[in-house]
Amino acid sequence: MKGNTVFKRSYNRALDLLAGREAGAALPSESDLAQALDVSRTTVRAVLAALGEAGIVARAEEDGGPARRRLGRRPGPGDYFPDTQTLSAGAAVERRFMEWILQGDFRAGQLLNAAELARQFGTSTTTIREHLAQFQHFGLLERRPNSAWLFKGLTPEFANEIYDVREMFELRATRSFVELPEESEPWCELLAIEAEHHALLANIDTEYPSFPQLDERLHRVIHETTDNRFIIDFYDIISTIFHYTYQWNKVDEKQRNTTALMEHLDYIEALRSRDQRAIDTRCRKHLRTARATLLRSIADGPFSLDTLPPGAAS
Amino acid sequence: MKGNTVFKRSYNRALDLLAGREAGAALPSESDLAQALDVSRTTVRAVLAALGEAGIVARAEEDGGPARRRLGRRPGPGDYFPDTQTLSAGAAVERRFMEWILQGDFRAGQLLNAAELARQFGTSTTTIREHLAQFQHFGLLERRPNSAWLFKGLTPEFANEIYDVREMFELRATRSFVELPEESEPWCELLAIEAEHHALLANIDTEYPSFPQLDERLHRVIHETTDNRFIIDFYDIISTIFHYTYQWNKVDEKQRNTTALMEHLDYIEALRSRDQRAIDTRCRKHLRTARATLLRSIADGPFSLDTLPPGAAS
DNA sequence: AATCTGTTTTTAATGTAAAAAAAACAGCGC
DNA sequence: GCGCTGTTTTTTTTACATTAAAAACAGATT
Repeated sequence: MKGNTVFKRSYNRALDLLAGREAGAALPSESDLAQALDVSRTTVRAVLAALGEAGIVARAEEDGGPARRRLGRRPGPGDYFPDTQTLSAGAAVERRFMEWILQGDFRAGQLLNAAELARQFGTSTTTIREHLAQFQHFGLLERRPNSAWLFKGLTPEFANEIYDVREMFELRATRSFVELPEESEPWCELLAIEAEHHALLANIDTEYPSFPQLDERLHRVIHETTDNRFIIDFYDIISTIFHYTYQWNKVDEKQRNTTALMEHLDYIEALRSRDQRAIDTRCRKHLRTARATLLRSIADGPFSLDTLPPGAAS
Repeated sequence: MKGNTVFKRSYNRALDLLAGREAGAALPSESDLAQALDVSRTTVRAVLAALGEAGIVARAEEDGGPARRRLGRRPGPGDYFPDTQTLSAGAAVERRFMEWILQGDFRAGQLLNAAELARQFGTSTTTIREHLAQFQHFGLLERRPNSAWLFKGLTPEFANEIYDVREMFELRATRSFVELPEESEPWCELLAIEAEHHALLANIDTEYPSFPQLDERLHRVIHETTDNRFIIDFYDIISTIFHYTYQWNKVDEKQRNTTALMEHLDYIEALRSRDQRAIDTRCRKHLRTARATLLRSIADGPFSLDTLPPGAAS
């Protein structure tokens, strides 16, 4: 009735924590583990019990005192739960739904029904309903009361609408960003991000796949200085959309990432100059490129799981 | 297991439709009624059956032919279901939740739990969960996974954040609005709205309570010209927030509405001049007033259901 | 007193079931 | 063939049940 994904995820993370220790070493207290794994002590106890079953932790029965736990054997790769089982039912629905969209399994204007999706995704209608509501927020679905859901499509209109708002919000965010003092936390983060840009460019041939994570950090640190929940929420939407499109659209990836890195450096330079005019120019230029990339992805879609050979783009 | 609010609402609306007819008149076909009431024929049939029970429609048993329905007696006020029963469980939760917020039953930072709310609101946790998610979208709630909901409060910060975004969006919307030709649908609507402003001002002493509906029409027609789902969605949030605050904050209502009407007329004049500079000035001025009104309401809160006597404001 | 573990109580996540509403199907009269 | 009503099938809405996880409680040891 309720999945135990929290348990499985915690179990795997506990194995990671224990991997570095010698056999026979005493374990941290339940409370400390709970804090380290970011779950309740109840879950920690379930994990420890399972680790006991697996022979990974043993209990030293000291007379009188509380039974301290010790590491029985080093955990191996076979001890882990498969990753597929560590996603909550809800998160799994989100992921699979996004995959279906990107692979073109739904057409724009198509009506989706919850019962059918529940069957296809192997969950209950309750879970489906709860999480389809999220995509309504994304502007990808529209709910028809007492009827089906309308898939509005990952269309060029969608890309343009999301980018029109993004541009307004990001330009506004630069205003609050440049007002912060040099020593403030976001500025330190900006400098760190800039350094990582140089490091990534130096090894672009092998490291280019780590660009998205850097992109996320840069734009997020800027957006978060607004302290405006609506702007930050909206960036969460953008972030999710990108997370998935980045994963599916592999065409020209290295070239695209290199261009974006250079534009980022120009943008960062403008921010450091605190010259509003320059900031607007560089920000707009970068967002224009990013918008074109998304539009291109959509036009080329449906996306493919296979990485196409270089030069295969239309 | 499922409320029959659609049935009750349709029943009441059917009574309205029938009220104007003579006893003995033939009824429209089931399909026509379904279309008129905007529900399925299944519901229409249930309504007709209930109307039959109540003696409001009678079936003329014509030999051979299909049994035509006729109006048995004119419906009276006692035939209606009470309005409280015509809201879907979900809509009822939204309404009650908003009432609780406005009356100060929740404090900012308070943790809410679904089970408790379900008990208080008299519904199931399923319904509560589904609809609390909406308020997350509003920025009023934050969901803690595997834990409670955090009420973030109808605070001055909330008002300022929502108005900062509103200002960006509405100014942007005026850009698309002024690009439309004079004969376009939104412009016709604008002229109609302007005329209604004058009409309302002429009878302000008695008509001022109908201002909110006019306010909604004006701002919505402007926002909708953007054709941007994110901007329009955001206006839906604003609209809901206002719908409830208008209902609860009755202090100085006539004066506030009069001021807003005058500002609207200035704003409309600027739009008609299509002078972007003037539009920005008037729009900003009006939104500044509206923001101050909301801030004042929040500062004075919790709101009261009683209309305070004139001059009782702090 | 603080910290640890064992136990009990609550609450959230999620599947299941039942009723209401929608949609599809079928026959009839014109 | 078209529109109408009667019937059957699907699907949505909503309550409820069950399990995982969190939180509160309680002794025991240092």
